[in-house]
Amino acid sequence: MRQSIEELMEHAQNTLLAEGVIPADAKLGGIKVERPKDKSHGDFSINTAMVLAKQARMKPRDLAQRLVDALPSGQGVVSRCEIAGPGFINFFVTPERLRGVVADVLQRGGSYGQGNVGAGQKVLVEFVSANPTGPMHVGHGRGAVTGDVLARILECAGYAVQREYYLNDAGVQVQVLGRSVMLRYRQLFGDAVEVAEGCYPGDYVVDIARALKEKDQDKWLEVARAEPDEYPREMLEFAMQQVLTWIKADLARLNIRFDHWFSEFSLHSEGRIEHALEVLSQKGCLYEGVLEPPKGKKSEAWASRPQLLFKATDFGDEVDRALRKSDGSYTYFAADVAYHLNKAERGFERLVNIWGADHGGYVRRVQAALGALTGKQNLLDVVLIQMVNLTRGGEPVKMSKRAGTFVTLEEVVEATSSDAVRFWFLSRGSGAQLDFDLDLAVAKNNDNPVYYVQYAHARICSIWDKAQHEGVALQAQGWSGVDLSPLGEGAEWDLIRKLDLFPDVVEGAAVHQEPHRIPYYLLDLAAAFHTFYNSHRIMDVDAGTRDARLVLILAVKQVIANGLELLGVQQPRSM
RNA sequence: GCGCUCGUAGCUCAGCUGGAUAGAGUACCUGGCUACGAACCAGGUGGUCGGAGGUUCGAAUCCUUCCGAGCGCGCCA
Repeated sequence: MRQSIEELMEHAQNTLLAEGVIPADAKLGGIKVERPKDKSHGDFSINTAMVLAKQARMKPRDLAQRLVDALPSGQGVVSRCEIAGPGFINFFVTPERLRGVVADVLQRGGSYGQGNVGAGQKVLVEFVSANPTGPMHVGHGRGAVTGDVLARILECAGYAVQREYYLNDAGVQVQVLGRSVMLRYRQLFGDAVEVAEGCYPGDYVVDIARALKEKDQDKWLEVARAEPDEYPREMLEFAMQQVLTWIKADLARLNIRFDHWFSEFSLHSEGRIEHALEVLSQKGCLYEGVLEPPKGKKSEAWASRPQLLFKATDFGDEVDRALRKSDGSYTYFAADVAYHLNKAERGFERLVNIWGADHGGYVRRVQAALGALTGKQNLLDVVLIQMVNLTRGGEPVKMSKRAGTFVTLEEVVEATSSDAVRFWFLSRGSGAQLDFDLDLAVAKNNDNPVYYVQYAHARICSIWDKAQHEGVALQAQGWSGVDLSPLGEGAEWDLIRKLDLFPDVVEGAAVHQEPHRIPYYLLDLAAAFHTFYNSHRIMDVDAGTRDARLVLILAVKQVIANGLELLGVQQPRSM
């Protein structure tokens, strides 16, 4: 429908271009078809006349008139158009075409909403990437759900998506985990040792130690008592695998899957970092140098050190970035450079990372590195997820890893449901902080809007069941034989227009990487349905109207189901 | 001090990337089931879109500058 309007306008525009009314070199940027909020402004409107008025040296409304005169006939889509306000051209779509939306939906079924802006482009979505050193907490959950849904949306919009988890299985936090496990391990053998400063205190560490003892008996006791700086890889891998088992269970509980798990350690062990630095070196982006101390920050401890640096400033970053520590080992950034180079080398044409907002200062340097390595700008988009503020009964819950008082994702999901948690995490834009109240979430009440949407779905199922029960001959598969012309009241048009909106919403959510648009749309659609339901009888009317309305709500059900599927939320037949 | 994300109804937030009279939920008030599911609906109260300038046909949206919040800021990951 939208496309038809665009084609009509393009035709009119070209006519005026040919006539010289619009100068040949006119800038056409900013022209767009949109759906007016106010119904009296038609189904679509376009701002061409306002954008081009100055360039054509005409009043906007006069130019609009010329455009309207040059419009080809509506071809069954447009019934009339009018000029309004400062120079909008408003289009009114024919009732026949509007009713056709219902058939479009039912014809395409589960694929209604799928589009092709992605054009098969290969996209890698990297998300969660929580350290394998402890259980997932609520904040990780938000990133997990956002990434998963964004991946689903991108798939729906025609991208070829892969989901990847970056496993931070190298670095000091892994040694800390090892040291923590070793302490607990010694306790199991009767050594009188306390949990040391800087170690992970959680009970899960004891579980790992027990499992280790079960498997290997006292094999590691000597190492544990020696307290080395670097623990044996075999033991570390075992500990991380235990944690990963829990992480994978958490993800499974939320119905989240990954295509690929990428190991940071492999970047070190397989020489990928050297490879990346080699590439940077060839491009002349490396040098040994000394960084300036940051201004304004307390810098008494500042000591200038020569380091291996990347010329990030040549690629839009503020300062150059260190790749090696003074002891010669690589920084985390160096590994990340290698990782992202590897992503590009695997043939991904677009990269999307879901990161916590505390990594916001890190975005530019990775983008700079990718720019230097590949010569491409804007290869990487980062969606920053703001913090989750946990409350219980309105009071903030302090989370401290040190005190061991964090609330795990498992606790929250078990106490509520995957559906409730998923929908809630998407009920805000990712740039806004999110309040999550444990008492409210556990209450399973209507404070979580997911029930509002699911209720609409269940209600429609219930109406259809009742219709079948009462002997209505119409079957769901028989929708195409139903005459839809009885549809024509305000609430029915509202519903149909919202159904038509769905593919645009999906596309917008994909292009702007804003998954929260889907739940907001579904709430809107569900509201339109509830309104319709309360103001119109479906069953106790003449058979023609009844069947037409049954088909209409069947289409509504389909779109709600498609939307909920995108969110990974169930579509209950009853509640 | 610098950077990033923000500031919209009492509270929590949308606002389709510059469009027409700024919208929901919640809270408060009123009304609607002998009824296809009331987990719902209808109506009402509630706004100098943080402040001030600027850009233009037109600004919550873009620019500048203040105010305020959160996060981050050389060998942590």
